[in-house]
Amino acid sequence: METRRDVFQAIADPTRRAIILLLTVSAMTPNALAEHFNSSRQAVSKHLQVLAECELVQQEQRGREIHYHLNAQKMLEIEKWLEQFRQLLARRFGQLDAVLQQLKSNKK
Amino acid sequence: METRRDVFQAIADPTRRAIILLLTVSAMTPNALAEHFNSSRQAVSKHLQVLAECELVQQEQRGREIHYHLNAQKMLEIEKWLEQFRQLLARRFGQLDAVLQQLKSNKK
DNA sequence: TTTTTGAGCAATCAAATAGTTGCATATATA
DNA sequence: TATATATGCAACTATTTGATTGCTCAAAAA
Repeated sequence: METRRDVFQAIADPTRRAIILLLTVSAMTPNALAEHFNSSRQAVSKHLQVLAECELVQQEQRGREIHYHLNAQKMLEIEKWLEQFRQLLARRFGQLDAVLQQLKSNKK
Repeated sequence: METRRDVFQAIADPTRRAIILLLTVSAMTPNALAEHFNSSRQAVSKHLQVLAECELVQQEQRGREIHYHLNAQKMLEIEKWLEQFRQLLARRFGQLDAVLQQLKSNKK
């Protein structure tokens, strides 16, 4: 309905990052999660909704409880972006290396 | 002045992520950067301000131009968080491994 | 069956965000 | 010196966000 959700936007909020870490340890219900924060259950539920929209978490209904699981795979998207950055950085230093090499041989 | 800036909040915006990648290749002026986007120079300048506030970029005045450099070091903060997550994940699987080991030895 | 509990959904609100336009200023260039 | 250019800064606006409150519904417990 709203704007397309994005992993980077999802981890922008500190509460959501904390939720991610908690869910990394074990699946939890919204109520159980809310106990760890100052915010209300509804607020936590909204964060979970954001995390679910970008598929960082998955729901598993168990009776009246809903257990939220982390989808660790999705975290790879962040790694992928960092990797792209790292490669560009390496190439930049590679070019610098080439330039320094050039200077060195000219000196001779 | 405003809310304390955060690296995660800074990379939440796609335009800012693109700026980071461009600056990874080489330092650029706001005008040069703006040419790569649909948004105005002022919009880009605002993004640069956000990036500067959390020290992801640094300014270098050169006459009337200001060259923006990436502070690659700051990107490590993101890596650090991912690493924390990775460790928790490894521990979780570590526990799972222990449980599976347990089951195995009981079977014998 | 009646009551309690776990959750989602909708409406509302204040604060933050991304973007625009207009203006001021300092440095180049003609 | 007069003009053009590169930026930053301020005011304003529309949209998004995070959070609250009140409600409904289904499952579990008394």
